[in-house]
Amino acid sequence: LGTYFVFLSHPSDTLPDRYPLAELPAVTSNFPVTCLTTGLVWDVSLLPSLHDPTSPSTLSSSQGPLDLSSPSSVSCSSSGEEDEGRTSDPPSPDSSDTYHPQQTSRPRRNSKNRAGQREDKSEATVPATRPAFFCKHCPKEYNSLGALKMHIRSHTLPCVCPTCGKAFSRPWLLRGHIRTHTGERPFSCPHCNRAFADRSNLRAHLQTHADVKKYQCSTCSRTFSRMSLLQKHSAAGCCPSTA
DNA sequence: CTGGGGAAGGGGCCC
DNA sequence: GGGGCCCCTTCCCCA
Repeated sequence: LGTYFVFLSHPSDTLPDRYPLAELPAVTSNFPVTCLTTGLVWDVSLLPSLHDPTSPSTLSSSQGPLDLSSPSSVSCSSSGEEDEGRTSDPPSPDSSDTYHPQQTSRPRRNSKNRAGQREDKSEATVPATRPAFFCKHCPKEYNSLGALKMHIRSHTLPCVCPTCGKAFSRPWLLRGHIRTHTGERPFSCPHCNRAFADRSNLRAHLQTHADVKKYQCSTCSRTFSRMSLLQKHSAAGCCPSTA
């Protein structure tokens, strides 16, 4: 009960070499769950976004305080809200508002452990290594100045689309956005004629071609291409004990 | 209601 | 330290 079985697809048998991006191995390693031979076991307690609307991942959604959808609000060069971030760089570290070296122990970097990404984002794991850098614009904390600077870019939004004026925190986000204007779709599905502007969207699309999709309901054994679909399914009542 | 696509955000790792 | 890229996740919308 309360457990999702996540089946691993076999990317190598469906994806040609010219689509290394479609390989998906990292996908499976990214889940903070126990890895089994044939799949991964989900527990709802490990899905903060399912039950905890206040989880960091939820808070950091696009529906933040900044109205990015409004072109009038994205003239980042004049974002009076973050004067210290008017350049392409975050505020200088000399700002006492953001620089709080409370502790000197260098936090672990989880070397090459992408699986830890979600954990780090959703849960403060080790109290002994509490983040020491605080964002002056929001309650977020980070364990390194670099991470904090990166985060602050989400407030300063230094990358502005020359076409529509929408602003983004990262250059590659802007590039992806520009594709929505140009129609460029560099990521093609090897199984059909579809092409995508975003690699992650192609990856999600590839699931639709999979015989056994990654996300399976532990109650009815239905599989879904997206965790969000499984969540919907669960919330709809198939798995009352988990909904 | 479900499945899927489009778009975007964010943190981590590598160079 | 910064940029680029990776990957996952989420939200919205539509068929």
